[in-house]
Amino acid sequence: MLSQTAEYALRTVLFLGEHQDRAPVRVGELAESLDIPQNYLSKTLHQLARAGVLASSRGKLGGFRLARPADRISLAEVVAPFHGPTATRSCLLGRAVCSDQSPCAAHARWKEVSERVSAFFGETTVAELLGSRTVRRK
Amino acid sequence: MLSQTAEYALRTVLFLGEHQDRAPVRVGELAESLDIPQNYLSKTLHQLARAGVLASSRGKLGGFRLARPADRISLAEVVAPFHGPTATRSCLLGRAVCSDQSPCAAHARWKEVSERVSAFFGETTVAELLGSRTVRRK
DNA sequence: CCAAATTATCATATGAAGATGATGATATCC
DNA sequence: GGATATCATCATCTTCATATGATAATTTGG
Repeated sequence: MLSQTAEYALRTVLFLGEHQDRAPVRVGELAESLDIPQNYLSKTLHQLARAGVLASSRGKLGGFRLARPADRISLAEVVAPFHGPTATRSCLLGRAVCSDQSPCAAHARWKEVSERVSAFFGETTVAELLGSRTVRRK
Repeated sequence: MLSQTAEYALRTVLFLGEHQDRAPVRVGELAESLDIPQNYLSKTLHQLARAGVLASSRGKLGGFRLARPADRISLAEVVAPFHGPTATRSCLLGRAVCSDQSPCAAHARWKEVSERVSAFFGETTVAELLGSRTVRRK
């Protein structure tokens, strides 16, 4: 469902959300904690920073942190830079034009499901996913 | 959402469903009608035949046809041979174990959406997709 | 200003999906 | 039984996501 890179991005953002109070977290620590290749993660996080999801700082106390509070970052924002054309191709049969006016054979039935998926990514925030874990420490 | 190959498979099966009454359809005709590389489609259809979705015959009047009536072929069956591990990885964050007992941060919310998608492929039949087109010729 | 630690970036490797071209195997028709 | 048309299969090629390794740029602390 998600590309490997998008999954890395999501896991990293959730980790950073859990440590929002701390100083910036180094890529090395993220890579080790989350078991992700360090240099690859470095590039991925750079993309997230350019997308405005993360903020990066260099030098001795440098690292990455969320650019905004976790309740203002949607999963769609985190995943978007690593989907490319996937988000665009909404037609299950790959037709260039597929709309209510000019539907493919699967359009009506697929649209309902497809919109559910989009709504999940678009409306769920990072904070909401952390919530279920935060509740645990009562 | 679907791999290119799975999309080819689905489009071909729908085409064959529209021509169920005819003699077997040649790969060449399928490839041209659906604008799919012929040799590649050939391999893909061979896989569908081994999976029991299509029946193939060789020689002068050979070609491919549905192995069963269209209302007894689910979309999941058509797509399954070309997903490999995709179907297995139900955890959004890629965890090996992710269940109600041992959930990842996204489990509860994602499960609902994920099951919708599975239900769509598992319960929708080829005949149902053809139906909306068949209705048109009243 | 220098050294150390960190992100940023470049160059390249690897593996799998997608695609192409050629050849082998089999069924039909005359 | 031979010619022909078709599926089946083999051998590559290309492209892209993923990954690795090395180097440049920047910030902090002494």
